[in-house]
Amino acid sequence: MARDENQAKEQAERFGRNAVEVISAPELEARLGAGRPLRIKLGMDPTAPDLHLGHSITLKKLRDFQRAGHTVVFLVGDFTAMIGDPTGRSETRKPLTREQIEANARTYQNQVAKVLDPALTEVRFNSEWMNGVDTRRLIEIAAKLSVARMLERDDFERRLEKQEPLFLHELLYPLIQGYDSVALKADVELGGTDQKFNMLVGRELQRAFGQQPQIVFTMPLLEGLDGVRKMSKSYGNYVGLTEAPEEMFGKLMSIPDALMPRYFELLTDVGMDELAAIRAGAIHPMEAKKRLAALIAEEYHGAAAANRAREYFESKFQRREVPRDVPVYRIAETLWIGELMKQLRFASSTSDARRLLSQGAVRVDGAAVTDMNFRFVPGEHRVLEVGKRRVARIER
RNA sequence: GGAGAGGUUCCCGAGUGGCCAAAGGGAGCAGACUGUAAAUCUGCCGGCUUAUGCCUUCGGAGGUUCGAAUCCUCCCCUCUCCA
Repeated sequence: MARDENQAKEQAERFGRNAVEVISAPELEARLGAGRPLRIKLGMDPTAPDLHLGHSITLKKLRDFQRAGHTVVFLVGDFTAMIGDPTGRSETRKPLTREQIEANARTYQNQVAKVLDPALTEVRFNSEWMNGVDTRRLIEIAAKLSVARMLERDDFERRLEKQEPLFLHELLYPLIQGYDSVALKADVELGGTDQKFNMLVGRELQRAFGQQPQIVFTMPLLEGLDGVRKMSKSYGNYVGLTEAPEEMFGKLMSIPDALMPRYFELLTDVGMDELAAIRAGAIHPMEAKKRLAALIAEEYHGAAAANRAREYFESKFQRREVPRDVPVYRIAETLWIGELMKQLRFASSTSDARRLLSQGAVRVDGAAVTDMNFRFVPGEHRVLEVGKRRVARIER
């Protein structure tokens, strides 16, 4: 018995690594000690279809549980998506259509499969039970939580304080997320630190409905590529899980040095020694960063691809060569360069294209083009570059 | 139901009849520098190919005016206080 207890404690400690908080560790130990597979919940709204490295921290934690024989439940909040987690400045979100939700859910599953074993992952939608919740039932659920308690949530408090709008249905969001835990009989729920309140509501509701309250893992929110705001698609400071290795590598090379230790710690499995060396600056920052970029590219694309990405980077950006291996775009006829830039999405509008042109950001076959009227002749001209990142080979 | 405040370009936020495509900051983009780092400097930052030009924008719809983000009317929305 004593040995089992120690084992559970050891396990609990291992699971708790990288988590900001485990509420609570003793409960986790006790639950692990029971010896049955636990139900581990992760919920996501199917709103933004791209998962990124920030999500990977939580997904990897889930994978740890999965490998230890526990059941991972990936919950798609298709019902909750109608509300939209009030967290951000996200005003009234347009309700998604059924098709969009399904499409997003599918892409989620593909992306999640990069980390989790799909065969061992239970995918659920909360509309499953929420569609059946009538007003009477909703009132029963709502009766379990006081208004004062609800308003303790940072975000709500802040908005009240700042005299910003707060709508009644937004208060329902934590309630429903919490009820999901009841419906799923979750033993553990993982989420970012911004999810702490919602997950704690899950505990309270489970208790109120006679279940053992779930153990809550708050996971760190990863800073985005800018090193300031959290990684998020809407800030454009993210690396998507399905991005090409070259993209991943390049984006990671652009992070501020100060962010490196954090990325190493949360996104890779490098040992304490190496981490310490990086922190101490014993390795040249650029080399350290290349290692970081390679490790991450390798995780999602394999060693060979990671190598290619590294070579690409060194060739393109360090030796400033025009790379061989770039996307090819075909045009049939001579085209005004602004139009070409628009077609390639290198410029968002004609005005944007003109701006880039006038700022000397556009190069054809390595030579800057500032002529507004430049016409791109396929066959004669070959490579179009805009800024540092955008390159394409143009063929007829 | 009553009284007051407010809704401006991606965000914050100035602007109360023309000098406003709209100050300033942030974000973003580009150039210089560099290690595609940081910091710094410079330019851009609604749209329309070529523009001392045109079009669209300041919650919505009308109106006044030579001219409106700015004035008037009605409407919608948010916040505060009272009930």
